[in-house]
Amino acid sequence: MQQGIQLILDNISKIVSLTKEEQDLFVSKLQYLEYKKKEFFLHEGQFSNELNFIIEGCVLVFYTDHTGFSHLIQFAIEDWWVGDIASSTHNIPTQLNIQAVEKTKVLRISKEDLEYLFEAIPKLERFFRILLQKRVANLQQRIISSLSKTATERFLEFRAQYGFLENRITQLQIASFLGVTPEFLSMIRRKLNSTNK
Amino acid sequence: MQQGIQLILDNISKIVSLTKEEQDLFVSKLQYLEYKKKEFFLHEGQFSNELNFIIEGCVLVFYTDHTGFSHLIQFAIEDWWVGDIASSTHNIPTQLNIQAVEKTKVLRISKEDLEYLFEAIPKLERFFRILLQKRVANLQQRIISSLSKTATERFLEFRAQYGFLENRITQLQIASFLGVTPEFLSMIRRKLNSTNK
DNA sequence: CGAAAATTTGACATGACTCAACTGGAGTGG
DNA sequence: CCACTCCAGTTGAGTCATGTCAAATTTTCG
Repeated sequence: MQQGIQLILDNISKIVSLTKEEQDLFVSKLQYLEYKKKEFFLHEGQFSNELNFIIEGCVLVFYTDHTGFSHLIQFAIEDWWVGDIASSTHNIPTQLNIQAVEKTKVLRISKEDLEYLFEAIPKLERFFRILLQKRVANLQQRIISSLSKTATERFLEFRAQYGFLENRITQLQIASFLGVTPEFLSMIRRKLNSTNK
Repeated sequence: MQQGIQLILDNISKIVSLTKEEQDLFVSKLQYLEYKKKEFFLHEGQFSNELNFIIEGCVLVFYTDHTGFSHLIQFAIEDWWVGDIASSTHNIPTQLNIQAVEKTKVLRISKEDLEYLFEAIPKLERFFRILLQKRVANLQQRIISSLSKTATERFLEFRAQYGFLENRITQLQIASFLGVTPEFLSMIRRKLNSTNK
């Protein structure tokens, strides 16, 4: 866990700088947790009241539609933040599932503690404001891609941006992220190999 | 303009409450602007350093791809905030265009002033943090729809959520928002009418 | 090693796009 | 107030991208 604390403080200090006291206060609110492979952080229908910082491992955030198909909204690996903002902002049960795909270690902070910390340390609120701005930019980019690009182009974009994930998650999950069937993704890969290899 | 000031203060007070002095300071940084129908707030390639609050009118935010097609990312009407977060967060030229579709009145605040205000009035930073959370929730929902729904379903969802816009913007723009061709949207509408009327 | 899951393949079906032609307002200028 | 143009919207035929289903193959992992 100790190295996790260092990781999270470094993560924050890339954007705002906290004093020693502020860091200690912040750290005092963190809870350390481990999840086994395939274990769930959050199931749809629950209320989400936490924010998680991944120290080690990898998690998927996905939505299951009425026909039972899963759609991958987001993934997160070490040094990333993950939570269901919609559920905790609006106080509604979540539509999302968050699941570990590997053994995963996280630091968790509750919504109440976070609100308390925002009062006590305004710089922390700034940190999350900036994090959210980046997330908005990222989601917007994804919408642009889904509106203007073909599946093959989206796959190449995925590789360029998240290539380091290609052997940590399955083709099925990549397909679900891109919004295509696994069969079709398989065909895309075959074509790319024969053309480009 | 006077009624615009009231509108923006009311908009903020739904989430945080400012003192009279804070309100005055905030208001002192606002710039009032009017745009004619079809006029641009922002052209792709420019740097975006402002945030706009619409007092009256309607604007579209769109992306133009390499083949010259436009894709509608977002629209905004009175009582909404609009700007290019990606460009101003990362200090990069924008990929987006923002254009008035009607005569539009806005209150604008520069990035510098906003940063100054965040220091002076932490509650204001909270306000924008919460606004961003809502935006993230909204964008995420749109991604869920684009991954899991058919064009017809997305059109019905658009109507349910943004029906009040249906006669302020064109079919072409709606098609571009949904990510389909105007021809195909026309067919969807015809089918819905014959089935459901 | 063997079972279950992931990936691939191929035949066929369909949602959505392209292109070209047509229709019907909404300006605009004379 | 008419004639003209222009652009949004519609239609239809043909095509392409992507999905469905079922089966074969490979990989993973207990």
